[in-house]
Amino acid sequence: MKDVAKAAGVSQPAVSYAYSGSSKVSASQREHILAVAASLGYPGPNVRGRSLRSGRVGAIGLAVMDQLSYAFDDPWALSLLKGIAQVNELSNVALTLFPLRSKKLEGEGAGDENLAVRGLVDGLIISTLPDDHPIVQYIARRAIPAVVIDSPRLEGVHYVGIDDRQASIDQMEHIIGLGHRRIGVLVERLLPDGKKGPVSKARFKASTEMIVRERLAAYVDTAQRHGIGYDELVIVEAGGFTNTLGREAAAPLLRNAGITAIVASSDVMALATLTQAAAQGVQVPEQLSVIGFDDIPEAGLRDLTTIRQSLIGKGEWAARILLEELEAGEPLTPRVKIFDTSLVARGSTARPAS
Amino acid sequence: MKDVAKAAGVSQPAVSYAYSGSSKVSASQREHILAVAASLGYPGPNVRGRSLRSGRVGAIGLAVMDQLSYAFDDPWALSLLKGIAQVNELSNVALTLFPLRSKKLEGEGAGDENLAVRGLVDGLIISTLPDDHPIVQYIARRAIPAVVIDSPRLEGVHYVGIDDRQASIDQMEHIIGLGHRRIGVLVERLLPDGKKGPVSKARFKASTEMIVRERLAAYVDTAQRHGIGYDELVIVEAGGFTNTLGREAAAPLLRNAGITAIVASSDVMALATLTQAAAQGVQVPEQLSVIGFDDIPEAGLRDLTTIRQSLIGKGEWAARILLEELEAGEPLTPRVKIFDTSLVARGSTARPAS
DNA sequence: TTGTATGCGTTATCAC
DNA sequence: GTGATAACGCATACAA
Repeated sequence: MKDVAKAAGVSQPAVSYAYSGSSKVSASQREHILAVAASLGYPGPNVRGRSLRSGRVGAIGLAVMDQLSYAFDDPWALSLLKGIAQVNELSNVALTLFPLRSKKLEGEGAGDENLAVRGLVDGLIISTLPDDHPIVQYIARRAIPAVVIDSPRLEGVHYVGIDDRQASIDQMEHIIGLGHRRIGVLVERLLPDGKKGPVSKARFKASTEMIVRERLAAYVDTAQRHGIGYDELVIVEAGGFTNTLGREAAAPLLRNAGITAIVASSDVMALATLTQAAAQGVQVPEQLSVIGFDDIPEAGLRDLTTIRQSLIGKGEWAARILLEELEAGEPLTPRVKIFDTSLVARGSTARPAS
Repeated sequence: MKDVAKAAGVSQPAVSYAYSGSSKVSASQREHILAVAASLGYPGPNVRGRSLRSGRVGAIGLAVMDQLSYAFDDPWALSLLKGIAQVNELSNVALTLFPLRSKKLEGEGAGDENLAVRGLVDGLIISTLPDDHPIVQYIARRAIPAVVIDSPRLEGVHYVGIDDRQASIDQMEHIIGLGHRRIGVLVERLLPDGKKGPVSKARFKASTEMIVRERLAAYVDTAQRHGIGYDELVIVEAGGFTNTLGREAAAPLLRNAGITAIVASSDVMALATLTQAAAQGVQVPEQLSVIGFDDIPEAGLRDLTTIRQSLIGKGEWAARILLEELEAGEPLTPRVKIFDTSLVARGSTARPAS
């Protein structure tokens, strides 16, 4: 910038003013300066220098759980991303993705979750945050503009979500209402420790994944209310969010001849169950009803009964609020948005056989 | 950092050394300093300050053509992204996405394409770059580590691609080999001006989109070699990369009763043609053969004959090279990688009826 | 091993 | 409308 100033015969701050469009420089001067800059091949104010002084980098961050590639594999995360991108592209900020590990790595005090907090981005969108994640403290302390999606409520942070409890009750009521009594429950994961298989009451209580825990709690309570005890439900944890883990977890449920319906805490799990059912020769819905959660695009194609929620809408809302706060330049009063959900009855659920 | 230093009873550089793991500070001191920092809630060195001094931000950029949301809508772009993310998550750098507008916005000398060049990221991956895009000069001048995918070759910049010319010849040979003579050609866009419809020879020559131009050139040459002139081909430009534009462009081709085959420059276009054919009651492959390009996941599901290329592989390679160069801290000698392609014959192509 | 001084490229506050 | 000057948070060369 100094070189540009020298070449244009003005002071260095004058060049800065020219770029920021300040009224402190005349229109003709501004044009002259910009022309000189262009001829010198100066690309414009350096983001690093600018951000150090101004406090803004020009990027918002999206914290992706565990692995970056999940965001592109999981239709759920992808829809969120689409929503965010739609809003984001209207503004002039970039979108920075980085992983947020659920387990803290030993000895890594300066780990990746801090990148965001340490100034990599101006604001932050986080979804499915575990209960006690350390990033929470940093956000609060640094007052980083942030919005959380489908996570525990955080004091003073914008929040987008749905009524997971009620939606899950709807799910279970639908299945019980059809007459099912022997019900399998397939959840993604209750703790980020990779464990899978049957879920003990203790593990259920110890769960740190708020969304899954809420849904499971609703399943259990609703079943209870209909006279089906915890031990009568067959609850299995997949240990993760992928199709493969879903199929593995579904397999034993499908071998359990007594079970006439499976309630899954996500469409990915439910669709994995459908795939596995086909592989094991179990007829849906004749022998087995399956219900999912989310209504991802593939659910419609495979005729899955599920709970619809607007994933794109959540992403949009989150990005909109975040950009609004950045635009304002000062903290907004925390907003809360709870999106509606609805049951979409399709062909994967029916009355039990006998 | 100064506060931490004061609280720990050391100098500010000592804290810096503690974080960088320099041997200039004793292990016990280091531990002490880090403990004090933690108790103070200091999250670690600020990225902005650090990057200004060290020249590294800890993020690589992906320039997305036109709109950010394209990257998540287009299966082609998504596969690329998956490949990049797979590699990226192994490293400790974030992935920053930003749009690269194909038309320069008037009066916006400090536009978004410069963000990357102005220090937002340490390195850059760009795909399907138009011929004369201004970012090229900036990259060259600033010597920003970059790798381009499916773009014009750039002097001194890493390159990943395929042999578009040969792959497109294979495509057209397959169709002509089946006996088709009246062939429709459906391309995405030749210039970023939003124009659509029949493609004049002049427009073909003026095309700035290297990939599409190469493919079209191969189609025309191959047809010529088999005695089919430019004017006998019915060439239509969709004006963009979306399914909707593809269907609109396919419609007139489908109404042209003489045409027995459509060669599309991407699977998105080819699949849009299949959808539109179904809508217009045209039977594939009985009345019409359709061939695509890319072999995106959906192509297999819809039995589309196409050219297979490893989209994920390209993304992986690009990210790997970029990270390697950043790791090295100095320019690598430019690498070039040309991935193989192969024809995948499925059910959407067959001999013409009569 | 530790502390001191300097500069990275900007922007904002002044006094002119 | 302009030109000095300080400060942003840090990393390194150098002196102690």
